[in-house]
Amino acid sequence: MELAEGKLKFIEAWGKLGSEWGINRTMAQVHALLLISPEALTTEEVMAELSISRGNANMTLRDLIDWGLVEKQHKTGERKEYFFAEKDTWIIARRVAEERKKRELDPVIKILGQLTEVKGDEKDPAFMAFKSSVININKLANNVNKTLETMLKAEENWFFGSIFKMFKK
Amino acid sequence: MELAEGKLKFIEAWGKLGSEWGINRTMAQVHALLLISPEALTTEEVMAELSISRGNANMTLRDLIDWGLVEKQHKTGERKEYFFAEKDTWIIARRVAEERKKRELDPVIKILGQLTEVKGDEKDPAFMAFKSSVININKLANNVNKTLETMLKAEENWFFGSIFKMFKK
DNA sequence: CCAAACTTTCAAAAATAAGTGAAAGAAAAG
DNA sequence: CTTTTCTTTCACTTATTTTTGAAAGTTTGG
Repeated sequence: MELAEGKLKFIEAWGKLGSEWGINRTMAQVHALLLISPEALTTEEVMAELSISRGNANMTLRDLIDWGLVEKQHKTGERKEYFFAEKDTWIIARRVAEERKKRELDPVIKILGQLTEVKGDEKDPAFMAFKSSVININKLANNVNKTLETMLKAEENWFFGSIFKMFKK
Repeated sequence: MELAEGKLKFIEAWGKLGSEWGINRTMAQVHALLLISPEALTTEEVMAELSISRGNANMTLRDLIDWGLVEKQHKTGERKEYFFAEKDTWIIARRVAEERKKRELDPVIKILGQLTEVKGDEKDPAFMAFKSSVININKLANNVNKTLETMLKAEENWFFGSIFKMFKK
């Protein structure tokens, strides 16, 4: 396979994966493009490579910056802004985990906490089923939460290294 | 908070979480409804509770069965089919992880493997950047894959228990 | 200031995904 | 069989998400 074909496949695969995980396809594609680019690109270049509009490129790049996956760069003597992606996959994974935890897991945990407090008739099977489901999901969510918090602090080698060691015992 | 209100909040929260993770909102809501229901429900009941059409209810229930999250039940002497959700959250988490691994991670790992083989000019920065990104993502993906495989075999207590123990050292 | 170069916004359009409901299909009862 | 009861399908509608592009906004150099 040639580089040009490989690039296209990579961008396509990353875009598809993103959309299966609730991330807009174009955003994942722009990220992929910047990931495999040795140097920072301008908005114009991103637009041209992926055939997307100026507005779309601008918004998408801004979102990637919000996620902490892309940075603006300025070249001396130039007016244009350049965009550059973080290349360390462990940092990428952490940023994504961090952002999604904040946006999605934290709110759900808050609601589950409230739902734990729902009062009702202990003789009512509907109430008991509700209560036990909520308690169990709450436990799982808190376990996931703690694991994520640990991961966010960890070094890659230490994190995966320790997990693997643990399973070899 | 009352049970009725709690139910609605739970269904709503579960639906929202689902849609943020690429799962259709109605599917997550039907799952939520069955999760907090002490007994199996009919298609009619699901339709009524969530105000959805027969077609939608039918397709959604079938999808949930495909994901291994819901089972059909037959009551003796009755024609109707009843649907019942697995209640053990650890089993739910495992089923979801298993299914998504199969549908999403495995294909991506396959493509990454192919992209590792792309040949090009070692002097070309574009080629080198591509190659190193692909290699790094490939490594991360394989780490995630191995961790998932282990998790799929594990017991909940052992899995989270071991992770926590590990981090207390 | 002003004009050129560049960036951001957002209402409208396009694309995609999800939901409906009536009709067709299946299975059990009589 | 054939009627009844229940389930599945799918062409069409509706809702949601994404993209566009032109206009407004901003920054910088002269």
